[in-house]
Amino acid sequence: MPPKKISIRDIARQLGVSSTTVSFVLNGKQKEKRISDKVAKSVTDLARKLKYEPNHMARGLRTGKTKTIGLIVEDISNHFFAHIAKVVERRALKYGYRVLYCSTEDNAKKAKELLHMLKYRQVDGFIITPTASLEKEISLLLDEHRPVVLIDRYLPGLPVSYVIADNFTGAYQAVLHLIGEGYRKIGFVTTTSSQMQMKSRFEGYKQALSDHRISYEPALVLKIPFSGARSNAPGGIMELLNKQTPEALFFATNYLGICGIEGIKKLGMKIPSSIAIASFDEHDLFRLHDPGITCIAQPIEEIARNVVDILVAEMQSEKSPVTQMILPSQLIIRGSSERK
Amino acid sequence: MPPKKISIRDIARQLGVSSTTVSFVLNGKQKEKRISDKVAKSVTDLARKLKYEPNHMARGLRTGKTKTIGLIVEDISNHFFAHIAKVVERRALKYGYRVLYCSTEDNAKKAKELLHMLKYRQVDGFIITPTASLEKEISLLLDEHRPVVLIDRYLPGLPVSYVIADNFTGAYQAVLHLIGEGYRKIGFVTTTSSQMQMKSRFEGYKQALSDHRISYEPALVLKIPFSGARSNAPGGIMELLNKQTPEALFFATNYLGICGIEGIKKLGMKIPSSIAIASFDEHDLFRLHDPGITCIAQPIEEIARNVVDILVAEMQSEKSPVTQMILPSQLIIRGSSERK
DNA sequence: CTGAAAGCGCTTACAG
DNA sequence: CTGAAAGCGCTTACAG
Repeated sequence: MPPKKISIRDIARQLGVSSTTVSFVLNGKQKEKRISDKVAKSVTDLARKLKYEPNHMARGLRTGKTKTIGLIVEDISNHFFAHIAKVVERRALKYGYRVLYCSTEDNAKKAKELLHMLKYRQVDGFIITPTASLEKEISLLLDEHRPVVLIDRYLPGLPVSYVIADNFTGAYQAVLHLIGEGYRKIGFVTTTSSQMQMKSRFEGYKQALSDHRISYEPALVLKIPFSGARSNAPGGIMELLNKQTPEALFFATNYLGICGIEGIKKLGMKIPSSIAIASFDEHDLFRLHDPGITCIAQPIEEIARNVVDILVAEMQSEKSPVTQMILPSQLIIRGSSERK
Repeated sequence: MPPKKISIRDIARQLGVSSTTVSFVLNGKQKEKRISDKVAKSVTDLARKLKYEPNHMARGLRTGKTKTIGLIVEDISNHFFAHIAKVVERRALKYGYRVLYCSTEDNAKKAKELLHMLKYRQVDGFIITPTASLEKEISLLLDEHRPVVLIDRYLPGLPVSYVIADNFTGAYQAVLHLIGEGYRKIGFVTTTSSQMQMKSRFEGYKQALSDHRISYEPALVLKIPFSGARSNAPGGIMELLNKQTPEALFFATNYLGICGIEGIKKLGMKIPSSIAIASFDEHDLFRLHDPGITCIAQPIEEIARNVVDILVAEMQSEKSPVTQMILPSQLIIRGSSERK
């Protein structure tokens, strides 16, 4: 007995009016279509009484709209993206949109499949954390005039909206802070990916060094692939520490920072006395670790709110203006970077 | 120029056959409907060439199926639920289902709205982390023969499938371990909610005490509301520590454990020398904190895999057998509970 | 102020 | 072995 679904026709028949009229009233077009108050009231009353629910599929088929946003993140189980997702969901709901989430795991093939899936599902708009080599697919979306906003990183050269944190300045500030504490031999742990957010963080690191006449040492930079990072990174970091004996390390993402702490712990080294550290992103671990971990906190709420607002604006207007927004990150100084 | 969508009729016309035939072939019913190989091949070839994509809405309208699962968690930004979501998504995809996530924030009103929303969206099945007083709505789903599987907690008395961790035994083991280390004045920090998973953990705590002739002290139990926990819990825990001076604390969830560490830190107390602790759930912070935090790890992968398998089975069979599964948790002993 | 009718793109019982 | 036709539940241009 799957629900005795009430349709517009049921209401129309019971009231002796046409389904057109019912549809108009139920869609708030009473004024516009000049339906009499009396008829309108009888329709809304009966609809309420019968607990009428529009059929989403039928409406979608007819209008081509699904009132659904596709959100493609890198990894929903990562603190940063999980928070983004939560705020996006809440914000989208305000505009009457639902969110279909998925994770790329930083895998271009998976990203393409997800994009395809979301198109097939006919989402009205896309929020995408792009992987590498996704330019063609994104261009295609733009050609088709589908609303798209990128998040966390952008694809240089593509005329597409995005909302990101100021990765360059964030990294620059963190490294500047380490230099200010007196460290000079500063290592950088990042991913193998050449995505923009990573590039900018890398540039910020190098710029801070060069602004203080510290020569850039490629041997102090460790690049770790996303896939398998959780298991491989701690070992790689241990090796870096042993071979290069840096005084301080800056980690380009929260999970790299977490892996770094793990590696440092395994070596029995002390933070900050034997190695000072700082990381991109905020995390409970960074906040409550002893000592606290200095970090660059991204404005998660602000990013998520803006990304939804921009997307909704694009979905509502015909011509989509391109909005590119870079939000400031915040340096949070804690014990892990103190000069002892 | 939103995509020049190819429909079944386009293919049929170009080939001079009926859309019926095209539909049969594309749905793999060639044999069953005895379509000639020649026709079938021409259809599949042309469909590929034109990059035919079925219209999801039209199919859904016709069949009443959306190939979508609704997943209602408590809080997608919580480590436990974020991981569950990730595994559920991956597993569901194997069966050709997409997942629509949402968070209740442990708010019954929001949960009801979400349920309503998902029904309206016509998801084919539901995975639900129920809030309090959701019995009526869940019963209704069952009456309508909608596939439902609960997760993390169940609703006593309702004939509905669920997959949960063995909360009682998990808590029992943790407290037993604390007792084994020589602690006797053991506090318990839980939520105000009377949901089953919390009840079971509470029972496990009490049982372990009573099995060792330690009298249960209500003053050692602190109950914190979910909403605002992040800001209120640390203070409450500090008060408990100051007033009752327990030797050890057991936290009923990961976020309570995290708040506990924060409170302990603020008081300048040392773990485990001034207060020993253990917590339900695993977390990066627990793993890498110094000392490590003893915890009860739930079998997240297993829970998520089973919940999808059970739901898919229910969606595929007419009569839904009720499957209730309780999976063992694992005690991970770390420095935070050591007797010094 | 209101209605008859077409059509969105599928699936499927029925007929031959 | 294949097709004509109905219908899922809406929305909307058109007509009056």
